[in-house]
Amino acid sequence: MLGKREQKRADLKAKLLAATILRIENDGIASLRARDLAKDAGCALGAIYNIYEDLDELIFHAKVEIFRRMEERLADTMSNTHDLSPLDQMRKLTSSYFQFAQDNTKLWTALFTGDLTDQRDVPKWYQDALMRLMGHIHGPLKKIAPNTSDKELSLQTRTLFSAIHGVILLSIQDRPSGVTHQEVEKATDWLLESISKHMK
Amino acid sequence: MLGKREQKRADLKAKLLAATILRIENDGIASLRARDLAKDAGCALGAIYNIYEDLDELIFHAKVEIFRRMEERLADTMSNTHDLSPLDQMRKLTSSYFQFAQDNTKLWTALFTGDLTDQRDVPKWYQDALMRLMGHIHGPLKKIAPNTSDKELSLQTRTLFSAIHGVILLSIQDRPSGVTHQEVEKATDWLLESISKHMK
DNA sequence: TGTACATCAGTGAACGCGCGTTCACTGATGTAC
DNA sequence: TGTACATCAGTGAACGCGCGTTCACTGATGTAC
Repeated sequence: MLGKREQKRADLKAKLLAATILRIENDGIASLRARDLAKDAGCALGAIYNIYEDLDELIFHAKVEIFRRMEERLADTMSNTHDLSPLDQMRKLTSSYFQFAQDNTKLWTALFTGDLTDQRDVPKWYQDALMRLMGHIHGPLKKIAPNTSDKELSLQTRTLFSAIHGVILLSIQDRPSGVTHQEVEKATDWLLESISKHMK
Repeated sequence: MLGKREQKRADLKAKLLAATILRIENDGIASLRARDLAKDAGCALGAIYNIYEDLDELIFHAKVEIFRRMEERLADTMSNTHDLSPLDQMRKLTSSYFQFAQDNTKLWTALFTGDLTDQRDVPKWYQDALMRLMGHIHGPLKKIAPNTSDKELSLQTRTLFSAIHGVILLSIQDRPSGVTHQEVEKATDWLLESISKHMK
């Protein structure tokens, strides 16, 4: 069992992280303020700096947690889909990705804000999580065209992800050059069908 | 002819705009500082506010100019391409779009930074420019599938733009989930071919 | 268990800096005659 | 053309605010005996 010190420290750490994510979802990552977080977490301003090196480190941990939540949701969606066609699997993944973005607009946006190079340690977990995400696309593509080389397939996987991400991004940002929220499913379906037909 | 006052005013206005664009390309739009711009343009800090309402207005005009340059380049690329196949036309547009993004990374990035709603007047020129840009895609698609309804075609145009934009965006941002600069052409070709084949 | 001391998290006022914007003043340009 | 006055752009020090971070102090928790 943890001592009271470590317990309280862990509690506050969790409270700060939760407060950060809540603030990001409500106001966007650009509006984060140390004073707000301290107030939300019920601690003094200085307490933040006992637990985290600086605000950037806290924000970094928040991004990790957001990414983890998204990945969890996608993995959940894709479990027990072995009986679906490759096309339907990709449809499901796309739909889940869009749902997450729509349900958590500002969290999702925060994931893609700022350089990756501004992060601390080019973390292993990120590479792993990304691999799992890409695997959800790679698998179905491989089933559609089993003879494609690994290199080719890797390129196609990233291309398809980028394309669908682009459709969802411009839609979420309400750009006139993008598609409306209502159109996203039709748009991504059209892309997925085109590509799967082309690969056969 | 302009009086000396108006002449100098116009000169300074142009100098400030040029300085802004130069700074954006070198340091990124987030690093713009009023003091730097005044120094670059050879005027006092306060002079900026004689000409522009505030920094946001100056930045807004810079964005307009950047968009104008991009559109000019795309229109230039697409002039005299009537003899090309629709697929080749779209290839050319994509290539030119990517080139612009690659040659002017931070200018291009600046175009997609910040809300559109933070802008002043939802400007008509923007709608017009966007229409022309979309027209470069809409035209070829219409040739490939002349019987598609306008509504459908509009959706496909925006979808295709979003997809290609996504590929280029993640590439420019060096995301591991995107494709490398070397792969962009292959990636977008693959998308364009899939889609044009699918539409026939 | 109790006591004395040590450690370390919590506190929040204060620091320091950056930066957009203002404003009283100066001097160049424009106008009237 | 020249003179007197009016106008307005140019100047840059100063203002004001926001905000991340620090630090001397307090008090709770841990440890030794």
